[in-house]
Amino acid sequence: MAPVKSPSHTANAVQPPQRDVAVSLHSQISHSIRERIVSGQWPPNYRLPPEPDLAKQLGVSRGTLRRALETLIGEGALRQVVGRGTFVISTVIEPAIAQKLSTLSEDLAAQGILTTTTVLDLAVMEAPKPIASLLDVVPGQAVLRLARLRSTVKGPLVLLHNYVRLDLAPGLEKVDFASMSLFGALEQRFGLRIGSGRRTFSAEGATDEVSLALGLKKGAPVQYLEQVTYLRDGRAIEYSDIWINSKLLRVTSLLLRH
Amino acid sequence: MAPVKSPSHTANAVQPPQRDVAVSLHSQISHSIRERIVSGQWPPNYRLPPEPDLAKQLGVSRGTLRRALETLIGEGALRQVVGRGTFVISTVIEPAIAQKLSTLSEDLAAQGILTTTTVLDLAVMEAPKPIASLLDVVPGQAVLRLARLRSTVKGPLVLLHNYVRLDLAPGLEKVDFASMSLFGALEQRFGLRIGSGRRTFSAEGATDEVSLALGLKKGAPVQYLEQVTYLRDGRAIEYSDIWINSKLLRVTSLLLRH
DNA sequence: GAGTGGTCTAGACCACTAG
DNA sequence: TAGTGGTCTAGACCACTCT
Repeated sequence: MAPVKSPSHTANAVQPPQRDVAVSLHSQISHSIRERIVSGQWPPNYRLPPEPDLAKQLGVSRGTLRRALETLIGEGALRQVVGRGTFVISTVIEPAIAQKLSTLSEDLAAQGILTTTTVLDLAVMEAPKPIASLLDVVPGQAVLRLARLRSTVKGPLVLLHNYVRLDLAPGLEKVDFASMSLFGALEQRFGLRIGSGRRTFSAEGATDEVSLALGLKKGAPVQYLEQVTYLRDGRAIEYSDIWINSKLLRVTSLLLRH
Repeated sequence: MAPVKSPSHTANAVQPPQRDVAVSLHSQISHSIRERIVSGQWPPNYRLPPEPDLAKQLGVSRGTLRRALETLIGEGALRQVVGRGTFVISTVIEPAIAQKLSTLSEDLAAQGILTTTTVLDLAVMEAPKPIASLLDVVPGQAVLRLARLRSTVKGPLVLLHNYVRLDLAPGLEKVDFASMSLFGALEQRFGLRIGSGRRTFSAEGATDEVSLALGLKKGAPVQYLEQVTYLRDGRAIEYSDIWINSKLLRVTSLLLRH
C-alpha cells in the first residue's frame, strides 16, 4: 500500500475560501477538499500537503484547517498518521449513514446510486403517546405522518415512517415529498436548523406492511432503525422508524478513538 | 424541561489536571467531567459553568477545554446550545456502541450492567482469503480465532468471532480471555495502539450456531455487525463478526451535524 | 445589554516517523 | 536530523439567546 506520489503543490493549488460570507471558513474548506476527493483529483492513498503548507495556501490558520480535516476524518474520507501525513482513504466501502445526519437519498446520490421515492401515505394526525413522549410534546399535538418507500432499479431498499411536529413547521403537509426531501423542506421552507440526531439499531422480523413494501417474506430479518432528530436549539423536530433491506443496503459506521 | 439550577461554582470546584504526565490535558479533563456525570454530581439537565469560567477553574485555555467537551458531546453525554450553555444530556437511552471504539463489556460496565464472558473456542489458524483481504495480509497468514459469548443474568447477549493478526501480537493465544479483554491484551501486553475501526450493520437470520448460543429460534432476526479495527499507524489488526440479540441489547449512534 | 457558545488567529513545543 | 501531526496558549470578534 505505497502512498500515491504527491504532485507539486505549487501548481494546481487549492483555492482560498471566501471571507465575509455566512458559511464558516472550515466548512468551506472541508467542502472543497471533499470535492477534490470525489472528483478523483486527489485519488485514494494520495498524501495531502503538510498542514502548515496547506493552511498557508488556503490563507487560514492551521487551527482552522485542522477543524476542516476533522470533519472529513469523521466522514471516513481522510486518515491522519503522526509523523507520516494526511491521506485519502483507500476505498470507500459502504455509505456511512450510521454517522451522517443527512437524508438517505443524499448519501446514495453521493455514491452515484439513483433512487426513486414513492409517497405511500401523508396525513395530519394527533401524536400517539409514545411518539409524543419522544418528541417532548403533549399527546394529541398535531404531527405530520409520512410513509415513503425508496427504491433503486434493484428493488425497494428502505421503508420510512416519519412523524414531524407541525407546530414547528405549519403547512408542511402541503409539500410535495416526491420531489423534495423532508430535511430539505424543514431547512429551506421553514428556516429550521437541524442540529443532531440519535439512531437506535435492531434486527426485527418483517411485518405484513414491511414484507409487502420491501418484497420480503413475512418474518424475514430486516434492519430496523428508530431515530429522533433535534434542532440546534435542542427541541425535537422529528421521530422516524426506518426498515432497511439488508440484502441490498448495509449501514456503516466509522469509530474513532477519543 | 427546565434546566437544573446550577449551584455556586466557587464551592466544589473542578480539580485541575496533572501537568508533565503522558496523558493529554484534554483527555484528563473529559475523564473527570465524565466521572462527575456518571456519579450524579452533575445530574441530567445540569448546566455546566460557562466555558471561560470552567477553563479558568481548570487552569487551561478555552481551546483545551473545548477539545475535552467535544469528546463528551461525541459520546452523547453533553449538549451545547449557543447563547444558552452546556448541558448534561437528560437521559442516557442506550449504550452508544455504534460510536465508541471500546469493548462491549466496558460499555455495559459503564452502565452498571454486569456481564460474564465465556470463551467458546480459541485456535491458531491460517487466515481464509476473505478475512486476509480485509486485514490486508497474504492468505494463510497466521491469525488467532476467538469465539466468545457475553451474557447477563437475563441471558446471552452477544456472540463474537474475532480474527486477530498474530504477526503483530505473537503469543496472543496464551492470554486468558475469560479475565482479560481482547483490546486490553493488545494494548497492555503488546503495546499496540488502537486507532480506529469500521462497523457494518445488517439484519441476518440466526444460523444453527447463533441460535444455539443466543437461545433463539433458527432464522430469527439477529443484529449482525462486521468490524475491522486499525492501529494508529493504519495497519489492520483485527476482523470480527458480532451477533447481538436485539431483544436484550440495542445499539445506539449519535449523529452530529458537520 | 449581558452572557453564551462558534469561529479564527499566530504563535509554540512535543512525540513520532522516516531517511 | 528533518518533517509530520498532536497539543496547548492567550488572545479576539461574532451570532445568538435571554431578560
